[in-house]
Amino acid sequence: MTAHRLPDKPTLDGIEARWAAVWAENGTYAFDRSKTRDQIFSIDTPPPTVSGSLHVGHVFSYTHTDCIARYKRMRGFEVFYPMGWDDNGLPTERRVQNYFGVRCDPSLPYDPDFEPPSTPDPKQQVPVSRRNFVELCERLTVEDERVFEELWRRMGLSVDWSQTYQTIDANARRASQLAFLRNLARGEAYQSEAPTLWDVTFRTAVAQAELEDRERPGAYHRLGFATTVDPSTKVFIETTRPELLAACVALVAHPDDERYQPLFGTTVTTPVFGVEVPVVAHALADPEKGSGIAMICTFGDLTDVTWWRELQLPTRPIIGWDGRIRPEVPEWISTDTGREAYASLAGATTHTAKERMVELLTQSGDLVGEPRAITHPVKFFEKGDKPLEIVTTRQWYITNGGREPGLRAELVQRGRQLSWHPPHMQVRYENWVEGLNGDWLISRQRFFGVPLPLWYPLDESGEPVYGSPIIPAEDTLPIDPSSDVPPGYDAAQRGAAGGFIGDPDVMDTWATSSLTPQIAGGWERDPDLWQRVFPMDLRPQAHEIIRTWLFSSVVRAHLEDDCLPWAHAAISGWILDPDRKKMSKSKGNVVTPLDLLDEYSSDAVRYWAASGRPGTDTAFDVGQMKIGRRLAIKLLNASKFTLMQGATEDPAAIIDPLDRALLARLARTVEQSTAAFEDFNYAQALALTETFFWGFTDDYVELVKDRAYGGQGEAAAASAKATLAAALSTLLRLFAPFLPFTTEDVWSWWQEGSVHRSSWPDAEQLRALAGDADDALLDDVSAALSGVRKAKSDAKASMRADISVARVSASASQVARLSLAAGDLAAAGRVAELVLVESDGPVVVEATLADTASA
RNA sequence: GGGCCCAUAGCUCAGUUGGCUAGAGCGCCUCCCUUACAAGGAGGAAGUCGGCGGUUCGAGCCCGUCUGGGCCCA
Repeated sequence: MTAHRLPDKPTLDGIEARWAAVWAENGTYAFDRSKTRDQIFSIDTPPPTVSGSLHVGHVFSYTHTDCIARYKRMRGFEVFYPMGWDDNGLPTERRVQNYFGVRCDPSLPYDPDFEPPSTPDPKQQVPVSRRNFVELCERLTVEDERVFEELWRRMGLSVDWSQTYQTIDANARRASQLAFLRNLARGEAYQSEAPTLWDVTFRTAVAQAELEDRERPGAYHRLGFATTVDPSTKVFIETTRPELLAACVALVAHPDDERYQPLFGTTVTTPVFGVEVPVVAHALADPEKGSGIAMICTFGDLTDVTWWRELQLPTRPIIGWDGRIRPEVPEWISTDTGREAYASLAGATTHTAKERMVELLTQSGDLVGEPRAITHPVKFFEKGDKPLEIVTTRQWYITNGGREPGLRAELVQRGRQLSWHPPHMQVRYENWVEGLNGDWLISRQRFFGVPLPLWYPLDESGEPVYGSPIIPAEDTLPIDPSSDVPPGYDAAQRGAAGGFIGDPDVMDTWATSSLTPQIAGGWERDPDLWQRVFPMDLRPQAHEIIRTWLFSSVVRAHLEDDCLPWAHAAISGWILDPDRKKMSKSKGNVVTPLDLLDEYSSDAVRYWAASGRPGTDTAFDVGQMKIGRRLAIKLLNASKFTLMQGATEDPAAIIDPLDRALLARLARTVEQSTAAFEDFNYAQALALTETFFWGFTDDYVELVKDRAYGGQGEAAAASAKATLAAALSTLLRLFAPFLPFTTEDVWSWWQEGSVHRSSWPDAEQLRALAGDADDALLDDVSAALSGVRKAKSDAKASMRADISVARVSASASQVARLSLAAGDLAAAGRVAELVLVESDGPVVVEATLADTASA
């Protein structure tokens, strides 16, 4: 009966290291690729940024995914659960630069023997080729990945660690380039010379998804434009950007605005520069804003771009890629004073140019009154700290529905086909897709990243022929056009007239991240794996990147495979600090997870994480971790006690009504917990199991203690022992997704194999054991036992104190049920004489304590 | 300005398709050193369910509106 391997003193200490090692050795979470698509549950894991540091937010959301992975595994699915490392992009680029004291210069050739300086000087960065830079990146991220992996293992993520990938490695570069070439071949990727949002600090184009508005102070400047018909009559506009006056191509007012209708079709002259521009009408001009008439410049903001495009206005750019006023005086300014004025602005930053322009306008008398200070939203690159400019450049785009209603409708439809958890997150997707106002700009003027896999022929004068890019063969990918030579050319022709030149740009990091299902799933690399895991089942991620990661992934799968990349999207919330602010490094309120794991144990921290409902922001709360720790310790002790009582699996022995009532209740718990998990609501599944568990230890185990020891005969004891075994086995499996270490530890005391490869509890089986038992009996007995305890507590007596007589009054049906468990109740309460009386009310207990003389 | 989410005990949160007296844990108070567990156990106090109005036999839940937070997008 005690064949169990029970520890003397169960403990959580060292439990993580012990089981992490066993799982690794036994390949407990290894993916068995012999399974077919319908037997597999595949997860598109969010790759964490390796150069970033880990915080509890990671622990939080990755735990959610792991709980689901573990549940699905126990449901018999083979879980494909790879882990990626995001080492592509600006954070890694900066880290590599600072760490090694180098910078990427794609024009340099690869140096196979390169070694970074032994004492890096951030001010004297050594230029290296892109390939060398990527190698250094890989060298550095190996260390980051090791730290991450260690933490994930420690936390018990049931990831198959042989299935890892990076977003800058050769496989990811190849997939990104291949997908791009496929887009290109189908006409979904195209290049365009167009006004582009431009960050002057990073000197790169920025996509719509990377924008953010920030409130900035500004000022309306009221300027007078002389009408051509009558130069003594002036039209007054109000602008926040007087420095762009030289780039003015028209004035615009609303077509219905009676104040300006007479001017439509006429021209006016710009102050200071004396350039003649037309007055035009467009519905986007807001009669309420400023004076109701505005100047259109190329380009001050996105509305200027719309006007310029729809009204077919000329392009008169004056801002260069460095964010400064272009040095050469433009040809459209013909007056001497105008040219002189421009020359005084040339080379100035927009800030300085604005000051000088105001002086010029003041001198000429065209500035009316004092500038009127306002606060208005200004567009920024989310990682930048200077306002974006709009410059005209040649860029690559991928269609995403932003310019094509048909495709947009299809993508909205994809969003509706996706199963969202929680459902309201779908709205965010739909709002984003419907608000797109352009295609996806994927080229970036950075050095580190996945290069666009293209070269351009150079004509006889050495100018690139962008219209006929040279495309590499698919089997040569990945390539770096800055060092690889296109087919039919030799290296000496690089940059020479009649030769070729590589596209200098890299792709947006989302152009790679949008392909994580493809990268991890073996798209065009391992067709056998691919057909077993794609489309994937689950994409877990946070809500703020629905517009980026989720949307761009949907775009790629839709264009490439005409399907959704996954069936379900589980959106996790954020971690808030106790003041309900989002945790972030800049706020200095970040908590390091390792200390928490040390202090409370992994299962305890997982418990806290799993208590946060899907999609709900959750306060960081060590209190919840303490509860988790208490739960885990309780599970160890209760399990030990249960097994000490001789828990034995013997379904046929279960005959006692209380035992059957317990199993009936447990069957219901299993049913509800399963339903919750099927709805990705791990938090509810945990709460249900936890509630059952506390009732089990506090009441049921106490009630059957005497019976299990044989106080009521052999058969009654056997029934209790069999029930304890069935309940414990079920409970361990219900808890396994949340408390993988504790449950595995207990499982090993009396079962073979891993609890994590055991089957999820079956409610029907339990119900069969319960027969027709009414689980209301549990509530009645608990209420009665509570009453007995209260009597002792009120008398300030020990719970071991004897009761001479307890009179329990309850309704007829309750009395009928209570009589079925009277023996257990009397024993657990140490009641000498138990009297059941019928009444109308709820269960009421009057108990008389025995003489305490003997105590 | 548009959209979405949230507001329940001092704190953190549950609360199914509306249905008896609104729940849990923490904290608090009282008691119990009991042979699974003192990093424990038993018992107890504690809420005008943000305000107002409506639908209904009945509203924490549905509708409207207001207030206060948060997020996404213009």
